Amino acid sequence: MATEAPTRRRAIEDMASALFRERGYAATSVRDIARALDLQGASLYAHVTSKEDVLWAIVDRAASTFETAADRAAASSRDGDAASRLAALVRAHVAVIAADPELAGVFITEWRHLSPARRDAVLTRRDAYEERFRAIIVDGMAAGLFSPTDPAIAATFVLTALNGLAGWYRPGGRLTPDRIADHYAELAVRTVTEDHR
Amino acid sequence: MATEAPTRRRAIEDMASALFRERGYAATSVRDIARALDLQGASLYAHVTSKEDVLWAIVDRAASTFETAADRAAASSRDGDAASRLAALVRAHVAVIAADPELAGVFITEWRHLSPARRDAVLTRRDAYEERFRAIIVDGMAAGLFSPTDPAIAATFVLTALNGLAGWYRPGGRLTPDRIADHYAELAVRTVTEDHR
DNA sequence: CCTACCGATCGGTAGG
DNA sequence: CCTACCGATCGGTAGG
Repeated sequence: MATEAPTRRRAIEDMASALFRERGYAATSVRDIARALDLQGASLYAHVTSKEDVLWAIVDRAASTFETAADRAAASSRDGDAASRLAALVRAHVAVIAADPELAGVFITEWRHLSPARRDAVLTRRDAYEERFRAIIVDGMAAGLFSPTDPAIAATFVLTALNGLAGWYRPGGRLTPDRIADHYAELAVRTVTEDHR
Repeated sequence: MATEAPTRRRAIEDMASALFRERGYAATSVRDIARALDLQGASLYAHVTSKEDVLWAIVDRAASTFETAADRAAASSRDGDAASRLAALVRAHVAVIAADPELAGVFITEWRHLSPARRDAVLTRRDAYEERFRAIIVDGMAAGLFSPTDPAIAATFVLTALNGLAGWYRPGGRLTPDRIADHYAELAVRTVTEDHR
């Protein structure tokens, strides 16, 4: 029972995630969030210091979730070849989106509404994250496993395709998260491997 | 000289495209658009009937541009195999984005701010557009040229990767539109072709 | 295309 | 967590 504050705060973030993803940050008012939680608009400010603060909390947590999942995928696939390491990274990314599409979706599309300093911080983290993809692609090319490609272009191509999942994934859809991960991992690996027919 | 009205209207749409893409539709005010054109906020209404009307004009024109480009690509690659038809479609899509990233970017990300009726109309057209990709993939699979894949998943994967270009393309960047089209066409075709090593 | 103006809503604060 | 309230800004209209 001593943990009412963090729970309340989290409920606000979760509701905000859902609304930000559905309508966008700028089109969602503080009163929209409050109303969805049966609160008065001004009452939200007992728990948060500003609207942007809520967005930042969501984006920061989402970024950490992606990073942690990628760390685990990298550790558990460390001894595999580049193809299996790329597949593990893709699977981790898909799993994070499927586990909380609202959180991931806001991170992917709404970070531009942050203040310049925070936006820069997010861009730096996003670039470091994309670098994981580039590094595996470079490794795979060096090992002769992947065909020669512009690694930056290939990494961006794959990562934007993965992020697109946050735009269309709905729980209970035709495919389970695991099946989607199967498909996406295969498509991503093929993207960097030559057609040898 | 008799063509002042359409030119003026178009200048408003172009400025709105740039601002909507940079900050998003909801975060851009009618006065922002007017100010960028050295007009008073209310003066815009001599040329447009509402803010949403401007968004609709942009989205509708962008959709038509993509459709026309895809029609031409389909016509000129009609006699090729599925791989060359997919490559032609990808090249057309990339060219439309590179020719006007603001227009394409607003179409891709801001259509959800349209009224429900217009949003539905856009969704229908987007689905028909994506169906072009699915149809080629199905054809290629039937011909044994493409490896067995879920066509809907593969089409979405490729199309979201292509649309991601609108998020990062900047004129005068490291690669010309043509080189980007080369890379994207190859990556897209690989995505649906098996690795036979 | 401008001035003047409208009601509504915005994010946020004061004070309990 | 509420009531009451703040100045600023929103999309849009009237009337020239």
